[in-house]
Amino acid sequence: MNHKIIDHLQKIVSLTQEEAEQFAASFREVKIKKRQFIVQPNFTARHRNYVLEGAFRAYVVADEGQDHTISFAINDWWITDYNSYIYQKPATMFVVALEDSTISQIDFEKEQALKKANHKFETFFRIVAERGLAFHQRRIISNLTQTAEERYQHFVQNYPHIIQRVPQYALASYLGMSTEFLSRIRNKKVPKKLL
Amino acid sequence: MNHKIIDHLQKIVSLTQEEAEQFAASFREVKIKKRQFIVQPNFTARHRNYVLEGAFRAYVVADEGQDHTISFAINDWWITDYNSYIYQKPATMFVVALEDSTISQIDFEKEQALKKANHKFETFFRIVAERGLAFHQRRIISNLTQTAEERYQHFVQNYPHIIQRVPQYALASYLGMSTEFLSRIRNKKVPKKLL
DNA sequence: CGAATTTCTTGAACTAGGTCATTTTTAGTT
DNA sequence: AACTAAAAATGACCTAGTTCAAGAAATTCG
Repeated sequence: MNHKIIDHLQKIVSLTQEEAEQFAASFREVKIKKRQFIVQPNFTARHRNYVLEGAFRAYVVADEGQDHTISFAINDWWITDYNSYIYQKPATMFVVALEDSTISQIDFEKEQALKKANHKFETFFRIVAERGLAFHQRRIISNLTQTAEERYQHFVQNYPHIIQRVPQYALASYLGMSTEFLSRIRNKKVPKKLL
Repeated sequence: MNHKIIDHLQKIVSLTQEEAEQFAASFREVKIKKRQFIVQPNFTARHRNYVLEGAFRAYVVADEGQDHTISFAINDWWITDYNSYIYQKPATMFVVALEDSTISQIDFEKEQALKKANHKFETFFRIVAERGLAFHQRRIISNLTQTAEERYQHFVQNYPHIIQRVPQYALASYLGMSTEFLSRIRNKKVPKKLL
């Protein structure tokens, strides 16, 4: 039961059989339908969610109404509104299923209990946070240094499997450009200057 | 000795006298002159640095030569190239002192040893990483949803003390705009349309 | 299957912010 | 105090990416 999340855990820290079971027992498997929300603004995000199967998108809606994708998560990634989850304060993001999905979720209190109970679980969550931090820092660098087209090409190189599964408008807003502009990048393969 | 870093630590986890001393003993106080680098591209960042007094800037230099500020750190903040430090691979960033400064640094191996030795230290670094992650996520949201002027105003509101201490070109590149544009935002207080 | 809804594409006009070049101001250095 | 170097300001022009509008494809679902 819950073997995927245990595989993930074991790749980071090595555990006894009991420990693995204790960890898995704190999670609950939930099926989520396409277009269903698992996090919504003004409600506190009570879970950390591990995607077993499916795809999700986290986004915020700006004052003017356009939405901006903050992150994607497909199989074997974590997703939630971290500012809401770690500080247990109201969320500002939506997290929605892009496909019918299955997730494994732990709630905040149980996670705290796990970390308190066993040094290894603490280590696990520390490493997950550090990697997330490093990932976000790379993204900030990319946003600051690259053009829209470069960011897109970079994404294609690094996450070809995600491209197949997310709508283009969501990808465009993740990359910080308009849907129309991404469409042009993808289609207009003839450089303007060649005419 | 090293009381500032212990104060910081004690705000996050509570420790015995011995534990506090053990933690502090892994750090070394170093004086850094203005314009001196503590991290450079192609060298692996071997330390996590806590700023006791002074100011630093982390930045990357893009292909075309302009530099982009990734983060600032003044008193009581941490700074390093996290992608380099946590994975112990060559850095892509520079970290330079903006003033004559004093830092308290721990090296990678000692940090690993601390985390291994005591659950509380592991908890401390986990919390530091989580907060950093949440901070970066807020910055990504700000970059995606706000205009240059809004980002500047937001920064003024949240970090007025930092503004005083960093050069304007560094702030501009942190906020993702050109020096000239930030200069215009600051000075041209008369809206264009009023003429 | 066929209608309805979403998503994607394309053109044309527009603008936020960038680039370049020059000058002014500020801060270091001897 | 004078000299130098670095940082900030300002004007003129430019462009990457946006916005708006409307049609074409692709999905969804009864």
